[in-house]
Amino acid sequence: MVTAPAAAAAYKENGKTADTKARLRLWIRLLRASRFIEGVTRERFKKQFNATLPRFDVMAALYRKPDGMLMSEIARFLIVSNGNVTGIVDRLVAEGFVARSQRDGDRRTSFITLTRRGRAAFAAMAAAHEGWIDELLGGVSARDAEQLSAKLKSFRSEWEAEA
Amino acid sequence: MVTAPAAAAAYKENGKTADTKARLRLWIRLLRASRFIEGVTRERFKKQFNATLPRFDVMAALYRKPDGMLMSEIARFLIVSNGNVTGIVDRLVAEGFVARSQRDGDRRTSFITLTRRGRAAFAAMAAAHEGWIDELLGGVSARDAEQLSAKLKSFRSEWEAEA
DNA sequence: AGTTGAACTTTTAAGCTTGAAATAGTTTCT
DNA sequence: AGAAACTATTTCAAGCTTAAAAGTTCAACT
Repeated sequence: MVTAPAAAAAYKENGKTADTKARLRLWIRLLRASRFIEGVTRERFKKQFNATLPRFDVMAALYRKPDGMLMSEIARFLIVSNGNVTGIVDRLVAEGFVARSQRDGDRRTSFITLTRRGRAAFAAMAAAHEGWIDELLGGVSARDAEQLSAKLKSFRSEWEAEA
Repeated sequence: MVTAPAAAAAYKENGKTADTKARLRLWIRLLRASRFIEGVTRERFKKQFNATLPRFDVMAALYRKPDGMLMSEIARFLIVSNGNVTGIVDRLVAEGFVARSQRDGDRRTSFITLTRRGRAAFAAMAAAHEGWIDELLGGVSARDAEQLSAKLKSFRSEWEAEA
């Protein structure tokens, strides 16, 4: 009888280890897939639009919000630091794709909006981007894609809630 | 009858669009999940080991190959550029975790190996890292993890073959 | 031996990224 | 009103990242 707890512990220990390994493997594959796709899209953005992924991401965030976004809203949405967004927006402003303006009578904040030119540039890039992803993920059926999406979403929302 | 091809085209067109959207959504979720996990692990590596993700990645690559690796082998394995690896290895050498040495009488190449100290440091980091991933992906069952891994793997190998 | 081309690595310039410190503006409390 | 606390953004230093150019070494051919 003395061995029972030990056996149970060993079983649990093994179970935990096996699960842990499966999750670790999943993480490694997830990361490699992301890096691969990011690499391909970065290269194509550069070659075809002389653009970068981060700039595209910021424009995508702004495209959804015609009224504009705060710097900090962009940062939170993209899961990046505030300081990071400053530099990217600086360059987008220099290219004439976005504009900074004040609102709400609060002089701390700056409202960022896509310019007309920015909106047009984004539309072209987004169409190309969608095609690249469709091509890269072509081997994934729509059904699988939806299942995977759902799992990833639930994983994230669990964490969002706690964090 | 004239409408048949048009209807088919429209159907196909719609089908393609729906699939495309599903894949795009998958990609966005994939990216967000990766970024989130990367963010958490980067922060913990910094705080608990004063280390970075890229340095950990290089050490992980070397850990599997006690005989050492070429700079270009490391770069290929990690899906990063050669020049990138140069800087990371420089810093790892400065910290005493890896060593450069010549081999094969080929003075162009440099064999990188983990030092005894590097091996010990990596073992500690890897154990912690495994725990973090297990914690972060705790909501994913082992069964789901294996299914997802398998899908991601097959997606990658399709592309590897072509590229 | 000399040249040519390929292989391996490093350097460089530009940009992305973070966390922390600095700035500036707003709100709350006394 | 004045001080303290909080909010929003920018600046800074360090490090990561890429593509392209430059440097070094080797192999093969003449």
